[in-house]
Amino acid sequence: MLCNLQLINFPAMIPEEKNAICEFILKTYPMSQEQLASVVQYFKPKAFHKNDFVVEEGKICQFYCFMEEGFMRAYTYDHAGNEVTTALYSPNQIVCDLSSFFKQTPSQEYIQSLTNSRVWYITFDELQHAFHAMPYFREFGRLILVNSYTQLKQRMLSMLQETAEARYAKLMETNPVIFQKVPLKMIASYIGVTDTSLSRIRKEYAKNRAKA
Amino acid sequence: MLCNLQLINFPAMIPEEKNAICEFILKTYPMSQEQLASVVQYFKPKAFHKNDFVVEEGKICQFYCFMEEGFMRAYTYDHAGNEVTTALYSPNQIVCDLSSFFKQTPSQEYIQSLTNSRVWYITFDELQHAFHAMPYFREFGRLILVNSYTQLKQRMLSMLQETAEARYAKLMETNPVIFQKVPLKMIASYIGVTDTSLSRIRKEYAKNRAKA
DNA sequence: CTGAAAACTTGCCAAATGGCAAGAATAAAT
DNA sequence: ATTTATTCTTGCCATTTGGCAAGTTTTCAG
Repeated sequence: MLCNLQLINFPAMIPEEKNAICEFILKTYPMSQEQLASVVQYFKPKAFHKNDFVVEEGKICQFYCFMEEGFMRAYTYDHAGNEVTTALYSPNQIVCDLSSFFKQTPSQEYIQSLTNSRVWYITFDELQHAFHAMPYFREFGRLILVNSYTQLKQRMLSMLQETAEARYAKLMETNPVIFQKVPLKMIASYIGVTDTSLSRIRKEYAKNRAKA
Repeated sequence: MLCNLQLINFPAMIPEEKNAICEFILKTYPMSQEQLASVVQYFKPKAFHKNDFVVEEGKICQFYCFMEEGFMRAYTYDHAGNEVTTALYSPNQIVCDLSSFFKQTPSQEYIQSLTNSRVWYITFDELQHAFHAMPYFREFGRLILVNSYTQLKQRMLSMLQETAEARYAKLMETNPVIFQKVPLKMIASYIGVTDTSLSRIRKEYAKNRAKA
């Protein structure tokens, strides 16, 4: 759909395969077809295999990715050496360690692909260049940061005031696909409970749903 | 100190009273005296009285503040109508509801001054203008966002993997001044426990410190 | 200085969550 | 298809945190 007029409107020509990222950009920050084309041209395709890392602890995050297909998670280790899931990614999201990427400093965590996945990425130098040249790209970039911050704050609030079961229920209703792709253990630490507890919570939740 | 050469170096003239904000900017993103001067000129002084609001729920955050003196907190209400402290601010920090400010949308929370306080602020339109004109100001602004995000992530991690006592201890060591200015109840919800529990935790903590 | 309000502590008990270990179910590898 | 590893569930009990209410201390306005 996005590409109907491409052949007669050269400056805005966008390959069909970039439809998903285009939609995402427009949804985040509306702009003209010409602007969109100039932004989206920077993004290059890349595939990750299951278990590949987008970034590893101690290394600088090299990719600012829009994930079109696949599932990923970010994690780190606690004092006791247990993995703690810090983020879960499903399709049509930005996948990136924003701290590491924007400050070009070593990452504190791993981002790993849980399935084979396809992304569109841009490097730091390219992004800097593009931001400098295109105010609307800057605005888009800032909104991604602000939205990430807002979402994290929501999650924080959820940790502060909701019970583990409520957090589970919310994730279940918001993003049920996650549960088909991500092992319980990883979801548990993301929600902030042990896998044992989550197993019980899930049981309770199922029971309550059955009643209603 | 910063102002030694001002009289013979007009473009970089910065009033002495802006020393604190200048230091903060330079620490966040190093730049030349000329650049610093052009950035800092945008910030205007403002005072808040004890209990004044920087922003209220449902209103758009109008100020991007650097707080030079005072203490503030951000809070919202949970389902049961209890206040939940979402942030605590001490001097030499940016105080702003970043979501509301940058998206120019209604705030979800209150930011209230707990003491009389003095800030340097800039409005959204001014900030947009300044960001547009000055790449180094943009970089500074982006770093503020990234750093806020990073700090929130750290706090999130702390919620996920540390006990309430550990979170108390960390705050105690990191920012002890807070405890002289902010009632226990507010700190409790910030840490993610009830005031009753925090009272006990503090007792335990004191006992343990005494031993060591 | 005094009285009211707010903040803080503490005892008692309930609820939520964790830790460990064993067993069941599922997925992955050969 | 069989084996092996991983994931998930569950029972038992310990630990952490919460809720309520009473009592104490501190703060603050008049």
